[in-house]
This record gives sequence, C-alpha cells and structure tokens, in this order.
Amino acid sequence: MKFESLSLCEPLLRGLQQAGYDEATPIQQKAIPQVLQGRDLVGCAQTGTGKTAAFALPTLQLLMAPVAEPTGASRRRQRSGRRAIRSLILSPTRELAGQIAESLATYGRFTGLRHAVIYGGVRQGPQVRVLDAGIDILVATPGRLLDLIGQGFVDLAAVEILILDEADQMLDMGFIHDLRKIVAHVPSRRQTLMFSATMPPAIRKLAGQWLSRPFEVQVTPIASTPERVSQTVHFVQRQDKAATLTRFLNETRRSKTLVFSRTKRGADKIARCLQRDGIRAVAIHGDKSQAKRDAVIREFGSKRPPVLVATDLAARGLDFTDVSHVINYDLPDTPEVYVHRIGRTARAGASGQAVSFCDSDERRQLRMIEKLTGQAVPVEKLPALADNLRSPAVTSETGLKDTRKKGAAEGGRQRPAKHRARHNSQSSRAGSSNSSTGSRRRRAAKASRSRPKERSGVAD
DNA sequence: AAAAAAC
Repeated sequence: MKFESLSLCEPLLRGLQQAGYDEATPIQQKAIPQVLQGRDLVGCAQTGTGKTAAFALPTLQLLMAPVAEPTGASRRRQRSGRRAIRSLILSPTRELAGQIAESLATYGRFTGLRHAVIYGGVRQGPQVRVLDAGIDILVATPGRLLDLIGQGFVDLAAVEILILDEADQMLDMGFIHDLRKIVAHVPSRRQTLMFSATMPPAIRKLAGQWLSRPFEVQVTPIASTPERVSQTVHFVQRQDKAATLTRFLNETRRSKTLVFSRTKRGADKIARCLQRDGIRAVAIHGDKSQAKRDAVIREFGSKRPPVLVATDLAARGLDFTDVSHVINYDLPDTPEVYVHRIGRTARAGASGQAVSFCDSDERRQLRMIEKLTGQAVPVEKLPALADNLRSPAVTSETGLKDTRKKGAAEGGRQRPAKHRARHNSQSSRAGSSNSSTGSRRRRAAKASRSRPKERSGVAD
C-alpha cells in the first residue's frame, strides 16, 4: 500500500516523496488511520519496520489540520502570539530522541510545523532559545525535560498528543518515576500513543492507566524477531570471549558490526582488546561525554566504520544502515533487550546476522530469550576455536551461506600465545572455572574512579 | 546488579 492511499495531506506526501519513501509498512498502514481518527493506540511491530513514521506522520497531520472551533491550545497560541507545544514525544535515550527529531524534520519539511529536541549532556541555553521561539512538537528525554519544566522553560499545558517511544522501557522501573512526574504536567484530555517492538504483559497492564479505549496494533506476535536476522549462539567460556570475538571479526566477511556489552566498563574493555588486536573499534555508553557519543555515532555511519562496542544505550531504536552483524558479547538479562539489540541489523528489508556468546552463567538468559521469541537459537561452533578433529561448522537453518573464510585462522592476525583461545570441543559444555581476577580488577577500577555519586533521592 | 536519564 502506498502512502497516497492513507489520506495523508499533500505536504506530508511531498516530504515522503523527497525522502524517497513510497510504500507504507504494515504498522504504518494500520496505525496511521487510527491515530488520524484521534484514538489512543498501542503499536507493536518488529524492529526496523517504521514505527517512528507510524506516529510521526499522523501527528504532523493532526497538528496541521485547521481547527474550525478554536481549541484551548489554538486560543492560547493566538493570545500569546506564539506556538504552544501540542505534541510531546518521549524517548529513553538522547540518540534516539535526536533520530526521532530528524524524522520529524524529514517528514514535516513542508508542513510549516516546528519541533525541538531536548536532552541532557549538552548546554541548555540553545534548547531554551528554541523553546522560546515557539514549537509545535517537542522530543525529549525525561531528565532534561523535567529540569526545564522545573525552571519554567517548558509548558506542557497545551499538549494534545503524548507519545511514548520504546514504551515498555519508558514504563519500566528506570523511567516510571520521571514519566509520572512528566505526565502530571500534560492535560489528561489528550491522545496517547505507545510504540515498541516488545510489550511484556505486566507493562502493558501498567500502560492501561494512561490509555483510554486504545486501539491495539499488533503486526506480528509480540517480540518476534525479523525473519531476515539469522541467529546463532556460541557456547564459550567467559575467559575465551575476547579471543573468540577477535577471531570471529577477523574471519568473517562483514560490513558494520555492533558488539553489545552488559556493562559500561565491559564495553571499554572489549574495545581496548579489539584495538590491541589490530581491529578498529570504538565504545559508546552513558559515561562518555555527549560530544564523544555524537562523534562515535558519526564514525559508525562513515564509510570506514569501526566496530562499535555498546551498552544497551544502543539497543533500542537507533537506525544504523547496513549493519551486517550484531554480536552479543554478553547476553542481556531481560530477553526483550535481545530482541531490540538484534533488531539493529536486518532493518527495512535487509538481512543480517546475530551472534551470541553464551558462557556457563548465561544459560538461563538464553532460555528466557528462546521462550520469549518462541524459537530455539541454533548452536554454532566456531571452527577457529575448536580442535581440528571437530566436524565442520553447522550452517544456519535459514540456509544462509557460511561467510567465514576457510583457513583464515592460520593466515590471519594472531594474538600472543597467552591470549590464544584454549578451546577444544569440550568447551561447549558448562565450564566450572570461575575467574576471580576479573572481578578483582573490576573492583580496583571502580575504586580508582572518582565520579560523583548518582543523583540523590532516587536510591532504590 | 546494570543501564538509561539532569545539573
């Protein structure tokens, strides 16, 4: 179905056309008419299927529509002589907020509507100036928004449409307190939209209090993964993960590669290991300055992108083009995160590979992932790490070709012997060795860091 | 227990 048949107005169609978009995805086909009718909505669809446009397009259109009878909002706008914020879009990360704002700029180019994006880590002055100039749509992360509300720079009293992107995360424990405070500033008579690829039942139930008679769009079973991601799991001992990663990267034909770490310290460490092994790599996580984060994201989008090692900061929503491999160096503790992580590849119809390292302490996480996605993750052994008596590598069930270069282990870069993998065919069984050096080093590193404590009053 | 998110 084409965008033309969704009764979108001419300026939006022009914006879409100029951006090269023509066909509406299933989530867009189903959500847009409902949003245009003013209904609350919960939209669940697989990663990379255009959820942002599914809320951005109808929101822009609703805000453009001339109002016959002046509403409170438009009266307020007339009286003050400037625009009021009529739609608020909340995002769990700064980078995703920025990306949503970019989409609004693209689709809304010919609408005459204005938007702004606000988040922490950058000077607030420029943000305040844009707010003062008057905007129709505000994209924000919770912390900075509350900060600016508190300082009296943001008035949400005219908000007509509230949108939670990555809604299940916004409603989860880390964000729910801030979210409640924010929603208290938004009129209760409003339209509320929630979008995510995952929506755990408990969270969905919680969401009910902010929704009235919501229309539910479920394009595919909740938490289903894109068919075009071929998934495999490698059983590996924890102490062999770094060597395994280096070898995998050296022996795999790949384009952009994203490696996920469970911790910030781990992300730094993995990036350092890769650099030491001669692989260009950069890390991104919440302890880096925003300037650094921006630079890293830019680099990853460049012609010669380094391997990006990230925390779950980059798990959701970010639309990197041409990611061929997502590697779960650590398995996430919540299975939903797995679905989002591997969704950074195989976007907009492309294909991709997701490779997960699973050590003996991560079997439970793997089981949870398989339960959530309703499919077993095929086990694959890395030939380079197994002894030479082992049978050849299993080809994934999707029939995708094994792209590893044969014999690359011998020809490729080798790390010093002490780092070399000690793997044999037994290594896929649960290992019992538990390295205490790792945790000791971690504690030492923690002690030497002298960062200010978490903000007060939110200790759990 | 960790990550994200304000100064």
